[in-house]
Amino acid sequence: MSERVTIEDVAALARVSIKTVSRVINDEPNVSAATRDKVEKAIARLKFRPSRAAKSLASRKAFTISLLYDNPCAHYIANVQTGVLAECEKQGYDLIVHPRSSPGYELAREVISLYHQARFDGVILTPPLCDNATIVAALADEGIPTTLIAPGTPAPVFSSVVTDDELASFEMTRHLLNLGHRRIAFISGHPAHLAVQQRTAGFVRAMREAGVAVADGMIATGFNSFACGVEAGKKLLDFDSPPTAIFAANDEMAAGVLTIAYERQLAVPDDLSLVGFDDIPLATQLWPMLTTVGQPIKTMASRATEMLLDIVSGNIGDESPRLEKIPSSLIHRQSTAIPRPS
Amino acid sequence: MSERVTIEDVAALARVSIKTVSRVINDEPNVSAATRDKVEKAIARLKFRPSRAAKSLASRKAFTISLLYDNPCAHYIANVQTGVLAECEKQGYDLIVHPRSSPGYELAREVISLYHQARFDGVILTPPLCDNATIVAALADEGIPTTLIAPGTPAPVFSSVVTDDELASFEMTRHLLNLGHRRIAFISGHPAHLAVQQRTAGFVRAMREAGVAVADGMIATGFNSFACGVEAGKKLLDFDSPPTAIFAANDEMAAGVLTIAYERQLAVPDDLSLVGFDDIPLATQLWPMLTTVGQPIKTMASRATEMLLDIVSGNIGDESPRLEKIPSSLIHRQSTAIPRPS
DNA sequence: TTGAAAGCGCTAACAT
DNA sequence: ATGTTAGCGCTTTCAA
Repeated sequence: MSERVTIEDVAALARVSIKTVSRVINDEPNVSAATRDKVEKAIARLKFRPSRAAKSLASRKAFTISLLYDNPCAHYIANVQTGVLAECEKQGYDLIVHPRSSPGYELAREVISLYHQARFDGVILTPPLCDNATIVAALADEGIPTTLIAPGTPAPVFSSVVTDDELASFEMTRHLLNLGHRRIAFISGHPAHLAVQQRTAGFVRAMREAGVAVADGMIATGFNSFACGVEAGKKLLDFDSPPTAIFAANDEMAAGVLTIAYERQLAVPDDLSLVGFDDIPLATQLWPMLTTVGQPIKTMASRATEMLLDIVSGNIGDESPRLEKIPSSLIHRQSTAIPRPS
Repeated sequence: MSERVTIEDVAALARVSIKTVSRVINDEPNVSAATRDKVEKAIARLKFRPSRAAKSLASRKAFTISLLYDNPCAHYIANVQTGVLAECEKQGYDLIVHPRSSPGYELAREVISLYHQARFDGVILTPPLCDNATIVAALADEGIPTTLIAPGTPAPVFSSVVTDDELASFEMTRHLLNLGHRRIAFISGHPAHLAVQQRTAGFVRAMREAGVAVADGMIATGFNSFACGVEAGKKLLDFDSPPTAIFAANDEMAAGVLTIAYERQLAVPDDLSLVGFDDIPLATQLWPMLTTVGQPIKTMASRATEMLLDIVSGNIGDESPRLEKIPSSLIHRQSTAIPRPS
């Protein structure tokens, strides 16, 4: 509506040069307190807002980063996005989002093209894209600043943020043991999904370290889906001496088990303790609500963003890629209890 | 890495002026076919990409829109975002997202500030923000181009895209009637949520028009949560002649009913048909998967974006705000069947 | 149909 | 501590 207020208007009102105004708005040193004050007053009076386009053009930086994703899991992306935005906001960056709408190769070409249009300064890659060799290689070739969230196998070219699924699984199993459970069953996840495999490892280690034998058949194989949980639940609860606790490698499978418990008139948690992994929304949409492992997705996303902004803003020398591990946490809800006295 | 290729490099190679190159990249008229061809070849050879920042600065447009949201429902936002992005991509616009991180008043101030920094050209407002009078009024006052997705009560100042919940509910009820059900129960949603109220109206109208009386107690009151579905399910199924079909005003409540059906050893859909509304991810994470009403969220978002881009790109005269209705659709899955012969 | 010149509103590099 | 001068890479305006 009104004419745009520019840095010159501010300079004129404050009776200084535009360079001084520039120093003030960018928090640069070498401005006396008195001058800074004068300029700030002028800015406030005129409601001056520096133009992002002009700043970008002059400084050859977009002050924007891109979030690349191709994940069917809405809440996962939503959490990542929230974490990324939190850090962007802190540092005055914008975020543009790029869901993969085309096959891998095309995505890489498009992203590179946008980068060269100076639309963004760096990229955050989420699973499963961060494990896509084509895309990672393309980004590396072009020298595009990039960080990875939760890659299955951290690409050594870029910094990554990951969780320790083995440890979380270990701790959850310990929790079940501490409650007094001994016959604990585990439903493993999809063999192709690396992180999910580590969950089985954590379970096995906790049992071994506690000196509790895993009875025959007490490790069922699932493939992550609700239906697999149903199947595994049936098998497990049909044993002559069924488990008193079931640990599913993800929440969807745990939900499947819960269905079977209802069908068999088994009360959860009194007759059967049940835990999952991931803390998806479903975990609180069930009754009882699931005790599960919460992934620190937002924190991971914020940290990955921080690392990326360190690179693009030149805060950091050309250090070698880092690998940061963020701990997961147990979320205690209503699906676990001490076993019934037998 | 390499030096930036500019419009001047292209002009030099093609032996034309930069203005001619500008005409070509913007599809402007008054360029001979031969010249256009020469320029296009040069662009391809140099892999020239016009700088967004320079274009923005010179044309005083950001070629970016903002999506404002404050919705706890991740899949809802994810769908909206996908729909908005699809249209943005078509028209070469970028999207920056602004979740509400501060109370209403502050959000409005921040957004206005960003607008005046020329960070975006217009705003898309989603529920519940599009029903927030403070924000809507602030945007209108500043003359910021805006469109609304699914407002409860369309603000007359801006164009909106909505669905017809009453009609969808009517059709779902007809579907149940067509299957042969007569004792159909309805679990209503939160009284404060306007759209959800219309779902009850649609149910009532369909029953009346079919000449089927709604038996006493067959409309239960819920408040949208899973737990309410559990409660209502118990009450409904405890009647001497229980319903053969239950229509819950949202999927979460339907899931609650399903739990009770399991507990009572009632087979869904053979003993009881069950339907929900919304088609949230939970609807397919249950067994049987829920027949429900799918909201055309992506379509609505794309349409709202199209309307916004018409305004910001000046394709459209200062027409008065429009209100567009997009139909919902029934999604047939496994939770409905003909009633058992009695 | 084409082009020349003058900005857009900032920052960078160098004075002073 | 502060100012001056050039651009950044486009679009706009006007002229040819």
